[in-house]
Amino acid sequence: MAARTPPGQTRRQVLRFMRERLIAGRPPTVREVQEAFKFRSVQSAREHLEILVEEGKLTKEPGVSRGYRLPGPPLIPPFAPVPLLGQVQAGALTEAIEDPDGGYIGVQSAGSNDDIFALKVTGESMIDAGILPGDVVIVRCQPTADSGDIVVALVDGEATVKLLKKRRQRVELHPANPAFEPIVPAPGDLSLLGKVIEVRRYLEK
Amino acid sequence: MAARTPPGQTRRQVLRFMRERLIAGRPPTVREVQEAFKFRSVQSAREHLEILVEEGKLTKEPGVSRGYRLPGPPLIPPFAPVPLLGQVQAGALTEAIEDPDGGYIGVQSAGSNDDIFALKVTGESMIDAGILPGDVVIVRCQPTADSGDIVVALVDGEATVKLLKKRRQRVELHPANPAFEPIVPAPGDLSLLGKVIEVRRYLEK
DNA sequence: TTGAATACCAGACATTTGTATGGTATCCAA
DNA sequence: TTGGATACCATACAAATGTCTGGTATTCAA
Repeated sequence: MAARTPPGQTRRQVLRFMRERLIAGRPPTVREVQEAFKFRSVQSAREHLEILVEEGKLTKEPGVSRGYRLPGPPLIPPFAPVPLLGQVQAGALTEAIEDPDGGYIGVQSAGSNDDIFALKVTGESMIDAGILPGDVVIVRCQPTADSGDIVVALVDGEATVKLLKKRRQRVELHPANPAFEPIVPAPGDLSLLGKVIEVRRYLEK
Repeated sequence: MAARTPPGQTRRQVLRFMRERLIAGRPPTVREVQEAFKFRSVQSAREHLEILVEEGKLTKEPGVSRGYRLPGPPLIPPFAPVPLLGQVQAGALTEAIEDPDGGYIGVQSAGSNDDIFALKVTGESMIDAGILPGDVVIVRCQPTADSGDIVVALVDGEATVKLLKKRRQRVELHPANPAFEPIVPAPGDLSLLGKVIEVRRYLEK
Protein backbone atom coordinates (compact mmCIF):
# COMPACT_ATOMS: atom_id res chain seq x y z
CA MET A 1 0.00 0.00 0.00
CA ALA A 2 1.18 3.48 -0.77
CA ALA A 3 1.76 6.15 1.81
CA ARG A 4 -1.39 7.34 3.44
CA THR A 5 -1.89 11.06 3.03
CA PRO A 6 -3.76 13.41 5.36
CA PRO A 7 -7.51 13.56 4.75
CA GLY A 8 -8.57 15.63 1.81
CA GLN A 9 -5.10 16.50 0.68
CA THR A 10 -4.81 14.13 -2.22
CA ARG A 11 -8.35 14.92 -3.22
CA ARG A 12 -7.61 18.60 -3.54
CA GLN A 13 -4.76 17.80 -5.84
CA VAL A 14 -6.92 15.47 -7.87
CA LEU A 15 -9.39 18.31 -8.31
CA ARG A 16 -6.60 20.60 -9.45
CA PHE A 17 -5.40 18.01 -11.90
CA MET A 18 -8.90 17.56 -13.30
CA ARG A 19 -9.42 21.27 -13.68
CA GLU A 20 -6.24 21.69 -15.61
CA ARG A 21 -6.97 18.83 -17.93
CA LEU A 22 -10.58 19.76 -18.47
CA ILE A 23 -9.80 23.37 -19.19
CA ALA A 24 -7.10 22.24 -21.55
CA GLY A 25 -9.79 20.32 -23.41
CA ARG A 26 -8.28 16.94 -22.60
CA PRO A 27 -10.49 15.15 -20.13
CA PRO A 28 -8.54 12.31 -18.53
CA THR A 29 -9.59 8.73 -18.04
CA VAL A 30 -9.79 7.26 -14.59
CA ARG A 31 -6.63 5.36 -15.33
CA GLU A 32 -4.82 8.49 -16.39
CA VAL A 33 -5.66 9.96 -13.01
CA GLN A 34 -4.37 6.77 -11.45
CA GLU A 35 -1.13 7.14 -13.38
CA ALA A 36 -0.74 10.81 -12.51
CA PHE A 37 -1.01 10.06 -8.80
CA LYS A 38 0.85 6.77 -8.88
CA PHE A 39 -2.07 4.91 -7.42
CA ARG A 40 -1.59 1.18 -7.70
CA SER A 41 -5.30 0.69 -8.08
CA VAL A 42 -7.75 2.25 -10.49
CA GLN A 43 -10.28 2.30 -7.77
CA SER A 44 -8.29 4.79 -5.70
CA ALA A 45 -8.58 7.30 -8.51
CA ARG A 46 -12.21 6.49 -9.04
CA GLU A 47 -13.06 7.01 -5.40
CA HIS A 48 -11.55 10.45 -5.36
CA LEU A 49 -13.37 11.36 -8.54
CA GLU A 50 -16.72 10.07 -7.39
CA ILE A 51 -16.42 11.91 -4.10
CA LEU A 52 -15.60 15.10 -5.97
CA VAL A 53 -18.76 14.56 -7.97
CA GLU A 54 -20.76 14.08 -4.78
CA GLU A 55 -19.28 17.27 -3.41
CA GLY A 56 -20.34 19.07 -6.57
CA LYS A 57 -16.79 19.94 -7.52
CA LEU A 58 -17.08 17.87 -10.68
CA THR A 59 -19.84 16.43 -12.77
CA LYS A 60 -19.81 13.40 -14.98
CA GLU A 61 -21.65 11.57 -17.67
CA PRO A 62 -21.84 8.01 -16.43
CA GLY A 63 -20.60 5.31 -18.69
CA VAL A 64 -18.88 7.51 -21.23
CA SER A 65 -15.15 7.53 -21.44
CA ARG A 66 -13.42 10.64 -20.18
CA GLY A 67 -16.81 11.67 -18.91
CA TYR A 68 -15.85 13.99 -16.04
CA ARG A 69 -16.65 17.67 -16.53
CA LEU A 70 -16.35 20.93 -14.72
CA PRO A 71 -19.67 21.80 -13.13
CA GLY A 72 -21.91 24.47 -14.65
CA PRO A 73 -24.28 26.30 -14.73
CA PRO A 74 -21.79 29.11 -15.23
CA LEU A 75 -20.58 27.21 -18.23
CA ILE A 76 -16.89 27.55 -18.34
CA PRO A 77 -16.01 28.49 -21.85
CA PRO A 78 -12.97 26.81 -23.27
CA PHE A 79 -9.70 28.56 -23.77
CA ALA A 80 -8.25 29.05 -27.13
CA PRO A 81 -5.12 30.82 -28.16
CA VAL A 82 -5.66 33.95 -30.23
CA PRO A 83 -2.91 35.92 -31.97
CA LEU A 84 -1.61 39.03 -30.23
CA LEU A 85 -0.76 41.70 -32.73
CA GLY A 86 1.49 44.68 -32.27
CA GLN A 87 1.14 47.24 -34.99
CA VAL A 88 -1.26 46.56 -37.78
CA GLN A 89 -0.82 48.20 -41.14
CA ALA A 90 -3.61 48.56 -43.61
CA GLY A 91 -4.40 45.41 -45.47
CA ALA A 92 -1.80 43.43 -43.60
CA LEU A 93 -4.28 42.07 -41.11
CA THR A 94 -4.42 38.58 -42.52
CA GLU A 95 -0.68 38.14 -42.59
CA ALA A 96 -0.37 39.63 -39.13
CA ILE A 97 -2.83 37.09 -37.83
CA GLU A 98 -1.06 34.24 -39.54
CA ASP A 99 2.27 35.14 -37.98
CA PRO A 100 1.64 37.23 -34.90
CA ASP A 101 4.64 39.06 -33.49
CA GLY A 102 3.15 39.10 -30.02
CA GLY A 103 2.55 35.38 -29.79
CA TYR A 104 -0.70 34.05 -28.50
CA ILE A 105 -2.82 34.75 -25.49
CA GLY A 106 -5.68 32.72 -24.11
CA VAL A 107 -9.24 33.81 -24.51
CA GLN A 108 -12.47 32.30 -23.36
CA SER A 109 -15.19 32.71 -25.90
CA ALA A 110 -18.59 31.21 -26.39
CA GLY A 111 -18.36 30.77 -30.15
CA SER A 112 -15.55 30.11 -32.50
CA ASN A 113 -12.19 31.70 -31.93
CA ASP A 114 -11.26 31.81 -35.57
CA ASP A 115 -12.27 35.42 -35.95
CA ILE A 116 -10.74 36.75 -32.77
CA PHE A 117 -7.44 38.52 -32.36
CA ALA A 118 -5.78 40.65 -29.73
CA LEU A 119 -4.17 44.04 -30.18
CA LYS A 120 -1.83 46.04 -28.01
CA VAL A 121 -3.06 49.57 -27.53
CA THR A 122 -0.85 52.60 -28.08
CA GLY A 123 -1.86 56.12 -27.27
CA GLU A 124 -4.13 57.63 -24.69
CA SER A 125 -7.16 58.36 -26.78
CA MET A 126 -9.40 55.94 -24.88
CA ILE A 127 -8.21 56.73 -21.42
CA ASP A 128 -11.61 57.83 -20.13
CA ALA A 129 -13.06 54.49 -21.15
CA GLY A 130 -10.54 52.78 -18.93
CA ILE A 131 -8.28 51.71 -21.79
CA LEU A 132 -4.73 52.79 -21.10
CA PRO A 133 -1.61 52.64 -23.27
CA GLY A 134 -0.18 49.14 -23.16
CA ASP A 135 -3.53 47.53 -22.55
CA VAL A 136 -4.52 44.61 -24.71
CA VAL A 137 -7.88 44.65 -26.43
CA ILE A 138 -9.46 41.46 -27.66
CA VAL A 139 -11.35 41.92 -30.88
CA ARG A 140 -13.93 39.90 -32.69
CA CYS A 141 -13.82 40.56 -36.40
CA GLN A 142 -17.09 41.84 -37.72
CA PRO A 143 -17.98 44.16 -40.58
CA THR A 144 -20.48 46.24 -38.62
CA ALA A 145 -21.07 47.34 -35.06
CA ASP A 146 -23.67 49.12 -33.01
CA SER A 147 -23.57 52.67 -31.80
CA GLY A 148 -21.80 52.70 -28.46
CA ASP A 149 -19.57 49.77 -29.22
CA ILE A 150 -15.85 50.12 -28.78
CA VAL A 151 -14.34 49.11 -32.08
CA VAL A 152 -11.07 48.73 -33.91
CA ALA A 153 -10.89 50.48 -37.26
CA LEU A 154 -8.27 51.32 -39.80
CA VAL A 155 -7.55 55.04 -39.79
CA ASP A 156 -4.76 56.39 -41.97
CA GLY A 157 -3.54 52.88 -42.49
CA GLU A 158 -3.26 51.99 -38.84
CA ALA A 159 -5.48 50.13 -36.45
CA THR A 160 -6.97 52.33 -33.76
CA VAL A 161 -9.41 51.76 -30.95
CA LYS A 162 -12.36 54.12 -30.80
CA LEU A 163 -15.93 54.45 -29.67
CA LEU A 164 -18.36 54.03 -32.54
CA LYS A 165 -21.30 56.40 -32.74
CA LYS A 166 -23.95 56.44 -35.39
CA ARG A 167 -25.29 59.85 -36.28
CA ARG A 168 -28.06 60.11 -38.80
CA GLN A 169 -26.53 59.00 -42.06
CA ARG A 170 -22.90 58.66 -40.99
CA VAL A 171 -20.76 57.01 -38.39
CA GLU A 172 -18.21 58.69 -36.18
CA LEU A 173 -15.22 57.38 -34.30
CA HIS A 174 -15.00 59.05 -30.94
CA PRO A 175 -12.00 59.01 -28.66
CA ALA A 176 -12.64 58.85 -24.94
CA ASN A 177 -10.33 61.70 -24.14
CA PRO A 178 -11.20 65.40 -24.43
CA ALA A 179 -7.76 66.13 -25.82
CA PHE A 180 -8.59 64.23 -29.02
CA GLU A 181 -10.98 65.04 -31.82
CA PRO A 182 -13.63 62.69 -33.23
CA ILE A 183 -12.89 61.12 -36.56
CA VAL A 184 -15.60 61.33 -39.17
CA PRO A 185 -14.80 59.14 -42.14
CA ALA A 186 -16.46 59.80 -45.46
CA PRO A 187 -19.64 57.76 -45.84
CA GLY A 188 -18.81 54.22 -46.85
CA ASP A 189 -15.15 54.82 -46.19
CA LEU A 190 -14.93 53.19 -42.77
CA SER A 191 -12.84 50.06 -42.63
CA LEU A 192 -14.01 48.39 -39.47
CA LEU A 193 -11.91 45.52 -38.27
CA GLY A 194 -14.09 44.40 -35.42
CA LYS A 195 -15.52 44.99 -32.02
CA VAL A 196 -13.66 45.01 -28.73
CA ILE A 197 -15.06 42.26 -26.53
CA GLU A 198 -12.52 42.34 -23.75
CA VAL A 199 -9.82 44.57 -22.30
CA ARG A 200 -6.80 43.36 -20.39
CA ARG A 201 -4.03 45.08 -18.54
CA TYR A 202 -0.97 43.16 -17.48
CA LEU A 203 0.56 44.85 -14.46
CA GLU A 204 3.32 42.38 -13.82
CA LYS A 205 5.22 39.95 -15.91
CA MET B 1 -25.92 2.70 -48.59
CA ALA B 2 -26.48 6.32 -47.79
CA ALA B 3 -26.50 9.09 -50.33
CA ARG B 4 -23.17 9.73 -51.87
CA THR B 5 -22.06 13.32 -51.37
CA PRO B 6 -19.75 15.36 -53.59
CA PRO B 7 -16.05 14.87 -52.89
CA GLY B 8 -14.73 16.70 -49.90
CA GLN B 9 -18.04 18.13 -48.84
CA THR B 10 -18.82 15.78 -45.99
CA ARG B 11 -15.22 15.94 -44.91
CA ARG B 12 -15.37 19.69 -44.51
CA GLN B 13 -18.37 19.34 -42.28
CA VAL B 14 -16.66 16.64 -40.26
CA LEU B 15 -13.78 19.03 -39.69
CA ARG B 16 -16.18 21.73 -38.59
CA PHE B 17 -17.83 19.33 -36.21
CA MET B 18 -14.51 18.27 -34.76
CA ARG B 19 -13.38 21.85 -34.27
CA GLU B 20 -16.53 22.71 -32.41
CA ARG B 21 -16.31 19.75 -30.12
CA LEU B 22 -12.60 20.11 -29.49
CA ILE B 23 -12.84 23.80 -28.78
CA ALA B 24 -15.68 23.01 -26.41
CA GLY B 25 -13.34 20.67 -24.58
CA ARG B 26 -15.34 17.58 -25.44
CA PRO B 27 -13.44 15.48 -27.94
CA PRO B 28 -15.83 13.05 -29.61
CA THR B 29 -15.40 9.35 -30.18
CA VAL B 30 -15.38 7.92 -33.66
CA ARG B 31 -18.84 6.58 -33.02
CA GLU B 32 -20.09 9.95 -31.92
CA VAL B 33 -18.95 11.32 -35.26
CA GLN B 34 -20.71 8.43 -36.93
CA GLU B 35 -23.89 9.30 -35.04
CA ALA B 36 -23.65 12.99 -35.85
CA PHE B 37 -23.42 12.28 -39.57
CA LYS B 38 -25.79 9.34 -39.60
CA PHE B 39 -23.19 7.05 -41.05
CA ARG B 40 -24.29 3.46 -40.88
CA SER B 41 -20.73 2.32 -40.41
CA VAL B 42 -18.13 3.41 -37.91
CA GLN B 43 -15.57 3.09 -40.59
CA SER B 44 -17.05 5.90 -42.62
CA ALA B 45 -16.43 8.29 -39.78
CA ARG B 46 -12.99 6.87 -39.18
CA GLU B 47 -11.97 7.30 -42.79
CA HIS B 48 -12.87 10.95 -42.79
CA LEU B 49 -11.01 11.50 -39.56
CA GLU B 50 -7.89 9.68 -40.67
CA ILE B 51 -7.81 11.61 -43.90
CA LEU B 52 -8.13 14.86 -41.99
CA VAL B 53 -5.15 13.79 -39.94
CA GLU B 54 -3.16 13.05 -43.09
CA GLU B 55 -4.07 16.46 -44.41
CA GLY B 56 -2.81 18.02 -41.22
CA LYS B 57 -6.20 19.41 -40.32
CA LEU B 58 -6.32 17.27 -37.20
CA THR B 59 -3.88 15.36 -35.08
CA LYS B 60 -4.48 12.32 -32.98
CA GLU B 61 -3.02 10.13 -30.32
CA PRO B 62 -3.43 6.61 -31.66
CA GLY B 63 -5.19 4.10 -29.54
CA VAL B 64 -6.52 6.51 -26.96
CA SER B 65 -10.19 7.18 -26.77
CA ARG B 66 -11.35 10.58 -27.94
CA GLY B 67 -7.81 11.03 -29.15
CA TYR B 68 -8.31 13.54 -31.95
CA ARG B 69 -6.93 17.02 -31.35
CA LEU B 70 -6.64 20.37 -33.04
CA PRO B 71 -3.16 20.79 -34.52
CA GLY B 72 -2.64 23.89 -32.43
CA PRO B 73 -0.24 26.65 -32.82
CA PRO B 74 3.01 24.98 -31.88
CA LEU B 75 3.15 26.53 -28.46
CA ILE B 76 -0.04 26.44 -26.51
CA PRO B 77 0.47 28.74 -23.59
CA PRO B 78 -0.12 27.15 -20.23
CA PHE B 79 -3.51 28.18 -18.99
CA ALA B 80 -4.68 27.41 -15.56
CA PRO B 81 -8.06 27.97 -14.02
CA VAL B 82 -8.27 30.53 -11.29
CA PRO B 83 -11.29 30.98 -9.05
CA LEU B 84 -13.39 34.06 -9.70
CA LEU B 85 -14.77 35.48 -6.48
CA GLY B 86 -17.69 37.80 -6.04
CA GLN B 87 -17.84 39.35 -2.61
CA VAL B 88 -15.23 38.32 -0.12
CA GLN B 89 -15.88 38.59 3.58
CA ALA B 90 -13.15 38.77 6.13
CA GLY B 91 -11.56 35.46 6.85
CA ALA B 92 -13.72 33.67 4.34
CA LEU B 93 -11.10 33.85 1.64
CA THR B 94 -10.06 30.24 1.81
CA GLU B 95 -13.58 28.92 1.60
CA ALA B 96 -14.40 31.37 -1.17
CA ILE B 97 -11.45 30.08 -3.15
CA GLU B 98 -12.41 26.47 -2.58
CA ASP B 99 -15.92 27.02 -3.85
CA PRO B 100 -15.97 30.14 -6.00
CA ASP B 101 -19.37 31.55 -6.87
CA GLY B 102 -18.07 33.09 -10.06
CA GLY B 103 -16.64 29.91 -11.52
CA TYR B 104 -13.20 29.93 -13.02
CA ILE B 105 -11.37 32.02 -15.54
CA GLY B 106 -8.15 31.21 -17.31
CA VAL B 107 -4.90 32.90 -16.49
CA GLN B 108 -1.49 32.53 -18.00
CA SER B 109 1.12 32.92 -15.36
CA ALA B 110 4.81 32.35 -15.22
CA GLY B 111 4.85 30.61 -11.88
CA SER B 112 2.37 28.58 -9.99
CA ASN B 113 -1.29 29.42 -10.12
CA ASP B 114 -2.04 28.10 -6.67
CA ASP B 115 -1.87 31.48 -5.04
CA ILE B 116 -3.82 33.38 -7.66
CA PHE B 117 -7.46 34.31 -7.61
CA ALA B 118 -9.71 36.71 -9.44
CA LEU B 119 -12.07 39.25 -7.99
CA LYS B 120 -14.93 41.20 -9.47
CA VAL B 121 -14.62 44.88 -8.74
CA THR B 122 -17.49 46.91 -7.31
CA GLY B 123 -17.41 50.64 -6.85
CA GLU B 124 -15.70 53.42 -8.70
CA SER B 125 -12.86 54.14 -6.37
CA MET B 126 -10.16 53.12 -8.85
CA ILE B 127 -11.66 54.69 -11.92
CA ASP B 128 -8.69 56.95 -12.62
CA ALA B 129 -6.42 53.93 -12.71
CA GLY B 130 -8.54 52.48 -15.47
CA ILE B 131 -10.33 50.00 -13.21
CA LEU B 132 -14.07 50.34 -13.67
CA PRO B 133 -16.95 48.70 -11.80
CA GLY B 134 -17.49 45.21 -13.10
CA ASP B 135 -13.87 44.76 -14.08
CA VAL B 136 -12.11 41.62 -12.94
CA VAL B 137 -8.79 41.94 -11.18
CA ILE B 138 -6.42 39.02 -11.00
CA VAL B 139 -4.57 38.85 -7.75
CA ARG B 140 -1.48 37.05 -6.58
CA CYS B 141 -1.63 36.41 -2.86
CA GLN B 142 1.29 37.93 -1.05
CA PRO B 143 1.69 39.34 2.44
CA THR B 144 3.53 42.49 1.39
CA ALA B 145 3.67 44.82 -1.57
CA ASP B 146 5.68 47.76 -2.82
CA SER B 147 4.65 51.35 -2.80
CA GLY B 148 2.81 52.06 -6.01
CA ASP B 149 1.38 48.58 -6.37
CA ILE B 150 -2.31 48.13 -6.84
CA VAL B 151 -3.39 45.75 -4.11
CA VAL B 152 -6.38 44.00 -2.66
CA ALA B 153 -6.84 44.45 1.08
CA LEU B 154 -9.48 43.71 3.63
CA VAL B 155 -11.11 46.94 4.79
CA ASP B 156 -14.06 46.75 7.16
CA GLY B 157 -14.33 43.06 6.47
CA GLU B 158 -14.53 43.38 2.73
CA ALA B 159 -12.03 43.02 -0.05
CA THR B 160 -11.24 46.29 -1.79
CA VAL B 161 -8.86 47.32 -4.51
CA LYS B 162 -6.60 50.24 -3.75
CA LEU B 163 -3.28 51.80 -4.56
CA LEU B 164 -0.70 51.08 -1.87
CA LYS B 165 1.56 53.92 -0.77
CA LYS B 166 4.22 53.72 1.87
CA ARG B 167 4.70 56.88 3.90
CA ARG B 168 7.43 56.92 6.46
CA GLN B 169 6.37 54.41 9.08
CA ARG B 170 2.89 53.61 7.84
CA VAL B 171 1.10 52.46 4.75
CA GLU B 172 -1.86 54.08 3.09
CA LEU B 173 -4.50 52.76 0.74
CA HIS B 174 -5.26 55.34 -1.89
CA PRO B 175 -8.25 55.30 -4.18
CA ALA B 176 -7.76 56.56 -7.71
CA ASN B 177 -10.75 58.84 -7.62
CA PRO B 178 -10.82 62.30 -6.09
CA ALA B 179 -14.28 61.64 -4.69
CA PHE B 180 -12.87 59.09 -2.26
CA GLU B 181 -10.63 59.50 0.76
CA PRO B 182 -7.43 57.57 1.43
CA ILE B 183 -7.60 54.84 4.03
CA VAL B 184 -4.93 54.85 6.68
CA PRO B 185 -5.04 51.67 8.72
CA ALA B 186 -3.46 51.61 12.13
CA PRO B 187 0.16 50.41 11.96
CA GLY B 188 0.30 46.67 11.69
CA ASP B 189 -3.42 46.51 11.11
CA LEU B 190 -3.37 46.11 7.35
CA SER B 191 -4.64 42.77 6.08
CA LEU B 192 -3.21 42.59 2.62
CA LEU B 193 -4.58 39.84 0.44
CA GLY B 194 -2.31 40.30 -2.52
CA LYS B 195 -1.21 42.30 -5.46
CA VAL B 196 -3.17 42.94 -8.65
CA ILE B 197 -1.23 41.50 -11.56
CA GLU B 198 -3.84 41.85 -14.26
CA VAL B 199 -7.06 43.68 -15.01
CA ARG B 200 -9.77 42.46 -17.35
CA ARG B 201 -12.96 43.94 -18.65
CA TYR B 202 -15.50 41.78 -20.41
CA LEU B 203 -17.50 43.94 -22.80
CA GLU B 204 -19.62 41.25 -24.34
CA LYS B 205 -21.09 38.02 -23.19
C1' DT C 1 -13.89 -0.16 -71.47
C1' DT C 2 -10.91 -0.23 -67.81
C1' DG C 3 -8.97 1.10 -63.65
C1' DA C 4 -8.12 4.29 -60.09
C1' DA C 5 -10.20 7.26 -56.70
C1' DT C 6 -13.90 8.44 -53.70
C1' DA C 7 -17.78 7.67 -50.53
C1' DC C 8 -19.90 4.60 -47.96
C1' DC C 9 -21.33 -0.04 -45.68
C1' DA C 10 -21.11 -4.60 -42.80
C1' DG C 11 -19.31 -7.19 -39.43
C1' DA C 12 -15.81 -8.50 -36.52
C1' DC C 13 -11.95 -8.09 -33.08
C1' DA C 14 -8.84 -6.07 -29.54
C1' DT C 15 -7.92 -2.52 -26.54
C1' DT C 16 -9.26 1.01 -23.57
C1' DT C 17 -11.98 2.37 -20.11
C1' DG C 18 -15.85 2.60 -16.62
C1' DT C 19 -17.57 -0.08 -12.89
C1' DA C 20 -17.97 -3.41 -9.08
C1' DT C 21 -16.62 -6.33 -5.13
C1' DG C 22 -13.89 -7.25 -1.49
C1' DG C 23 -9.65 -6.50 1.19
C1' DT C 24 -5.70 -3.99 4.28
C1' DA C 25 -4.03 -0.27 7.10
C1' DT C 26 -4.37 3.94 9.81
C1' DC C 27 -6.59 7.34 12.47
C1' DC C 28 -9.95 8.96 15.78
C1' DA C 29 -13.75 9.44 18.75
C1' DA C 30 -17.12 7.13 21.74
C1' DT D 1 -11.53 -1.51 23.26
C1' DT D 2 -14.66 -0.98 19.42
C1' DG D 3 -16.48 0.81 15.53
C1' DG D 4 -16.64 4.11 11.93
C1' DA D 5 -14.36 6.93 8.66
C1' DT D 6 -10.64 7.57 5.50
C1' DA D 7 -7.04 6.23 2.22
C1' DC D 8 -5.50 2.89 -0.55
C1' DC D 9 -4.97 -1.86 -2.90
C1' DA D 10 -6.00 -6.19 -5.99
C1' DT D 11 -8.66 -8.23 -9.28
C1' DA D 12 -12.33 -8.98 -12.18
C1' DC D 13 -16.07 -7.90 -15.50
C1' DA D 14 -18.71 -5.35 -18.91
C1' DA D 15 -19.33 -1.55 -21.72
C1' DA D 16 -17.31 1.85 -24.66
C1' DT D 17 -14.19 2.64 -28.14
C1' DG D 18 -10.34 2.21 -31.62
C1' DT D 19 -9.07 -0.66 -35.37
C1' DC D 20 -9.24 -4.01 -39.14
C1' DT D 21 -10.76 -6.74 -43.35
C1' DG D 22 -13.47 -6.98 -47.07
C1' DG D 23 -17.32 -5.34 -49.72
C1' DT D 24 -20.69 -2.13 -52.99
C1' DA D 25 -21.73 1.89 -55.70
C1' DT D 26 -20.45 6.10 -58.15
C1' DT D 27 -17.50 9.17 -60.63
C1' DC D 28 -13.91 10.32 -63.74
C1' DA D 29 -10.02 10.16 -66.63
C1' DA D 30 -7.03 7.44 -69.66
